[in-house]
Amino acid sequence: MRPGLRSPAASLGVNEKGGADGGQGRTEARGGGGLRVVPEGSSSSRVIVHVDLDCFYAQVEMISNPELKGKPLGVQQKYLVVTCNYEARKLGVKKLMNVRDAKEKCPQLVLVNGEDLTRYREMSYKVTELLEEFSPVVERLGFDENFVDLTEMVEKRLQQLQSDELSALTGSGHVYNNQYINLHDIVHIRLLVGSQIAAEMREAMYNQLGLTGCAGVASNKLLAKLVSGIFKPNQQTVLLPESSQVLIQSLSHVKEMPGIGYKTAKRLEALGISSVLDLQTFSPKILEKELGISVAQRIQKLSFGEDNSPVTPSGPPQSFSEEDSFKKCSSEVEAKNKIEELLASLLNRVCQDGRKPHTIRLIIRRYSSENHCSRESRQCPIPSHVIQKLGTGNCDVMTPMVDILMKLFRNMVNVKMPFHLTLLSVCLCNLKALNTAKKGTIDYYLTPSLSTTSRSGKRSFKMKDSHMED
DNA sequence: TGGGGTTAT
DNA sequence: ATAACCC
Repeated sequence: MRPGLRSPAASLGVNEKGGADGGQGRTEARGGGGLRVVPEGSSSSRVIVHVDLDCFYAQVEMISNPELKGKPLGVQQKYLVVTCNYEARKLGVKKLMNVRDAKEKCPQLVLVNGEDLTRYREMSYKVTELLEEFSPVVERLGFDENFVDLTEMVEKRLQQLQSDELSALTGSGHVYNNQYINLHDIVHIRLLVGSQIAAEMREAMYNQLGLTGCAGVASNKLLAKLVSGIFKPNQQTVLLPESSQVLIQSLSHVKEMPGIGYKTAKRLEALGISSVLDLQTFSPKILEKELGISVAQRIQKLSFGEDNSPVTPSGPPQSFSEEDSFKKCSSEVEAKNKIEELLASLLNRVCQDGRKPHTIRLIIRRYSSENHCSRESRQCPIPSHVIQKLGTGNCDVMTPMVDILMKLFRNMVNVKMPFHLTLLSVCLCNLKALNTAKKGTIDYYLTPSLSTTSRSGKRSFKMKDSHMED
């Protein structure tokens, strides 16, 4: 059963060649309502979809353990319920709710620990890869959201369309603001075809991965993202341009605009700007002086629903990191143990990825009553002889890397003085495809992993543990 | 507030 | 190295 998923997309795909205009151009709306042919590429209007999985971590947990289905479920990290399924939401549990409060609100709440992100990360990339099959231009936003630029795909489908099929064209899912659809308007047509593709994407996600989610289709990322959240869960919505202003004006505060975060919202508040209309009508010059030209111009355009930022293909990750938060870490030995644990997991991940990190970073958070958000970091290059050992089996790569990390640690923390940390994080970044050693060069033949070593599958890096018996 | 990510300065 | 943004 799939509540909320709309009827399958009208079949558009496999028609004979030709299309309405013989493939030489596109039909475009004219004032009088008729269709005319315009040259390729004359329209700059894009079709973007934002795909947003429903309570992603909870869905992954319910797939792992189907007995959880139907019960109110929360995913716990430390003392927080970071997300929960809709059964739990009906009973008053909210995202990022304290475990105490959640249990009080909902005593039957089932909690699973979600501090290890491995399965979520893996499922997340399966979703992105599935979407990339539709069109390669997919941008990830967190683990549970993706943007896809459908412009080209829509164009291709329109070229396959017979002119008599145009009059019968239907979209899929909801139309925002219940707006009237004008089939003589090429922009409407393109967005409707986008909504059909969005429906196919959600269908594929469900059939192949067992995941449900929402989608929003619009002419840019901002609007696609805003409109995807209108009907939830497991539904989709298309925004036609005439309703853009209704959508953005429906936001009750500028902080709800993606791109305006906590800091900027505070600064806007200080200028007396709280509504979207306030931001639209505020003096651009003064805004530029207060926020800098870059932020000012960008967010003021956002307030009009304008967003020309491209969908940037995410590709493989730029960095791998693991972190752990805790009440208190106040000794070097304690820190070293935690750092070793973080690093061991990271080395397994980076080993499976195949690329090699050239930079390592250590991040800490110090205890403090105020400003609890701030972190400090130190980074350094990974020595080339260590890089080469990465992924090459039995060599102990832990020891040199832990040594580096502890040097970074002592650079940040004066271990001769009392300290109190609440978070440690290790990040491997500056990932490079291989060795950069080119074939035929001296380096190539001097690089053991390139010509001689056979690549075996996964190996795991064990933490050395003196208490462990063989 | 967790355990991640990204880009800009 | 930090600060801002996103989830």
